[in-house]
Amino acid sequence: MPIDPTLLDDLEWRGLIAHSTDLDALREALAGGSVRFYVGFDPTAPSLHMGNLVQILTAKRLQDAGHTPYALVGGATGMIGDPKESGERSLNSLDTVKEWVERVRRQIEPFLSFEGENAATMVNNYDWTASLSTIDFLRDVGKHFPVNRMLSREVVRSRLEAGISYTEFSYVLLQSMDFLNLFRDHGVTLQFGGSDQWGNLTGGVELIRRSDGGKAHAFATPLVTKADGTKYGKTEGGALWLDPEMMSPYAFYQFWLNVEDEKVGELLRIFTFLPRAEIEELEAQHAEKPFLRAAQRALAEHVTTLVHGAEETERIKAASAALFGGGDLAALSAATLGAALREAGSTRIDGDEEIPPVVDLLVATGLAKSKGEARRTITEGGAYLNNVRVEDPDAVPAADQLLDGTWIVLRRGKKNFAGVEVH
RNA sequence: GGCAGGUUGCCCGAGCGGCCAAUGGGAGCGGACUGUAAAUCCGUCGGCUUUGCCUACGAAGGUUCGAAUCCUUCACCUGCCA
Repeated sequence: MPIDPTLLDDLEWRGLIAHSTDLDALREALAGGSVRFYVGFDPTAPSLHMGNLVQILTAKRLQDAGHTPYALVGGATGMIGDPKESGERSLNSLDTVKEWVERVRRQIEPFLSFEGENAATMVNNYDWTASLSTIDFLRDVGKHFPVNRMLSREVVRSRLEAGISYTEFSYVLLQSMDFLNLFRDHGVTLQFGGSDQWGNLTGGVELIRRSDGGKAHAFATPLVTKADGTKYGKTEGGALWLDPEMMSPYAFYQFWLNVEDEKVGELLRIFTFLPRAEIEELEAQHAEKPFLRAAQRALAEHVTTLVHGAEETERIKAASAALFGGGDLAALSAATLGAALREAGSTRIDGDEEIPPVVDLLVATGLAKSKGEARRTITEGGAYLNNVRVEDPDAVPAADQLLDGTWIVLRRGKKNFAGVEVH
């Protein structure tokens, strides 16, 4: 596989390098042949999310340019948990971590190629950490970590007041040891990760230098935030999961479609493989006619295709067009309507019974968390049945309101749709 | 181990015997305006069989006609001293 010499320039243009060790040295190394690199994923949840996707796609970019990936799942580091500013993590059980390791592994695999000269390798740091003795750990690894330096790290400093356990404080040693092991056993000389990992990345580079006198590189990708600096998905309804069980592909697509104008260019560069010229063209179009949201549409389509596949994306686009088309829902064919609602999320109810009140349907479809909330939504004028506002909190759908004799389209607010299928 | 302070709804944070499902801010949700955007404004924001009832202010007891508010014990957190 030939090496793509433009890789680093492309990464820089995409804004994917927020921090790095000596960039010129890295450029030289990348030009010199297939560089073995690694990126780690800790199993802190049953699914990876948008932040991890940046790493996965960056790994793919490197592999596509001829370099050799080692994707690491943190069976060991996931048992410990890296320190975060908000406070101490609660430890997960070994069984939980093992299960999540498997799930994370399966999520990463489709993005990388495990064939050819620069085939990817999956590794688990549990393999070389579990059997390590405390004495060896303290002598061989701990000796290279000055506590005064560790204390000066931003995350650690921020925790000194509220408190930080020795467990989390030690995390950086484990991750650094991973890099050293991969360096020794596999010739891995590059690690990258999120910018919040910068301390852990440089920890590994230093350990390799101090312990083996070796030369290794690291860079950090930027933290993707909203225009106001807050994290995506942090506040509204949880993280943006890649697992379709945890976040429906439809909701995933809708998220990207609704991205703020200010961010769409940045996100296109980070999350799509569209070439530079195409992205710049989209940005120009968007600047001129933002209301068409061509850039958001491209973004949503590309990212959803990457994560959930082209077929699913087509179904979602059709569903979105049907639901947001603004046309008469009754004019849609039964097949189109049913398909759209199944994408958006639908609930079946038994048609032998009477149709339940709208309030109950809002709860049953998940549009409202409780009957109180459902009732409130109606009072506030935010509930719609077949795109007609529901005025009465006690409203009950009539039999003749079933579209094609089967479907009820419920909407909460401007863009939350759900179907009810009456059987 | 000693002393002091703290633990309130998703988060921060008031309340310090009845008028408290609990001020205020943030987040969320709905409406208006738009472009399924941002900003702004308005409303809303524990649950239910909803003019009332139930559950809630770290946990368990107690005082009282009545407690988030007072007392006791326990748990946890923070600071100072050992």
